[in-house]
Amino acid sequence: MSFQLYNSASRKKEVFRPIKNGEVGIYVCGVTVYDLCHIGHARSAIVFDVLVRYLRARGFKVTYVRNFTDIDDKIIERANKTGEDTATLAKRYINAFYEDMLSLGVLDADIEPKATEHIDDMIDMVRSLIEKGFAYVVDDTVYFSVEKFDSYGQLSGRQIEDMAAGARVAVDEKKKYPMDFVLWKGAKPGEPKWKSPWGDGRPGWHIECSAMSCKYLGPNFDIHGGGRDLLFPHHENERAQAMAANGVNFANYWVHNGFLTVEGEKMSKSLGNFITIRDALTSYHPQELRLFLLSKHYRSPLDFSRSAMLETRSGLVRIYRTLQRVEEIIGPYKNDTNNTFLYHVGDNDFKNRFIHVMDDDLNTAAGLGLVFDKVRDINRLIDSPAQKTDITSQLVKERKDLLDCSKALGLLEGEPSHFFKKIIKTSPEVAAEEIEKMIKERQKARKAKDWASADAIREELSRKGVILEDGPKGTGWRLRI
RNA sequence: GGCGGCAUAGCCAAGUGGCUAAGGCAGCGGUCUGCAAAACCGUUUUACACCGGUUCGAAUCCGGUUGCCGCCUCCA
Repeated sequence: MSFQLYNSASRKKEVFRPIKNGEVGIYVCGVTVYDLCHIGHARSAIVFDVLVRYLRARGFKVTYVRNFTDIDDKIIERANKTGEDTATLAKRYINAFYEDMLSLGVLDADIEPKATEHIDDMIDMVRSLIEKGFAYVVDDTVYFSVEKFDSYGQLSGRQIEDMAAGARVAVDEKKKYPMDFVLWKGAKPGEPKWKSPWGDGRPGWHIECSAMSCKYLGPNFDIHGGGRDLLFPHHENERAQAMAANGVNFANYWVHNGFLTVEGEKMSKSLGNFITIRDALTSYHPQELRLFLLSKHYRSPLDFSRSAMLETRSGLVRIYRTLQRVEEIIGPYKNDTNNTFLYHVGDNDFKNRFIHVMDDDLNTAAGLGLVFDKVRDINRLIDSPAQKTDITSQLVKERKDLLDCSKALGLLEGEPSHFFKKIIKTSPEVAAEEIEKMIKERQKARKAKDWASADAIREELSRKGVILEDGPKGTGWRLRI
């Protein structure tokens, strides 16, 4: 099977055919940098991170562009509150964004353009739209005329008449038609501004993505992504502008991720359930967050909750325990995988099954099902009565299969010991030497079959968060999770 | 009002016409263990919202009903 993607434009799954064979250009709407990113941003970032990782692993040469909106009304508003200028505020939150993405293991995009660095490109596009009759100037503001663009509404599947009828917002009286939107906005006194043929001002929100995507990927490119909410009006408007200006189709595939709710409710500041990425990471490991966010199909709504995160933790702990068992037998994993590890997989049954589900519109939930299957297989193998020497080479292969596929999901890249170290909340109240001493004492008692004393020692350690595990090679210990 | 989505076991979640409907979590029973832990095996009364239709055959397609949600305004 070849790679299939759900295209919001056609409302169907389609076989993915890139414009240039083997190459993919993808543009994803990034964040408006006026505040810290929340876990909804994390979902979007991780979904497209996995899309890019997967396409690369499948052998595509991917050019990934993700922008920063570093000038808009919200930024101006916030800067007025904090007393900073907009550029300083934006810079601060761009840095915070990078920190968050780094901790989540989200790879940088190849090109990360900022709106304020592409004002000239936007002005060019607006000028061209005016020349072609798709836009009109009223005072110092430029509007896009949706009635002039025939296929307006096609992307989001709406009729302009329906929308106009149901409009809930007071219409700007300068507009010729209620659905028209701003391409260039005149600056009020004290607002940040750039020079333009229509007076000092700033670009409208939608024009930046049209201008920057076309600049870096060409007027017609492969994939355009973003959150479900951006479909209308943002993407509809982006498409209209770009196609009107360039006269060719814009993005061929539109990919939108579903929304994240928190304990069943939409995240909003008024409800007070707005969870930033850094909030979440104080309670959960980044890998837990990633596993959770990938456990449901990317287009479906997903509910973030304490109980769901704890379930995720249990599953992830099992996976890492298994990796730790493997490591004890065959040593640490050395990643020597090439970049296109899901391209030529031959008769590797596991990878083929993984590709089969992931090729179907990036079915990460099904992919994770396979990961858990593999974990069970590996545990079975270790528990099997076969000699250790017999299973070594098999374990090497099984672990590589597991970690290769996980790599496409951005999971399990760290060492198990690091994971456990980070996830353990209950710090031991006793020093490691003390624990070792008590284990030796308990061993003596066990030899003498003094079970009462042995159990008492185990109980005492358990109260301090130390779990003992008796095995054939002696007694090991770990902290309770 | 307009447009769209979703409904699968105790919970989470794949599956879109046909073998025993993935996987995870939780519970229970068992193997192992002195007892545990971990792991493995088994199991959790009729799990596909309801009604009707198409079909030899539907969780899957079509129509309707109910419920939940999103977008239509800044929003990942």
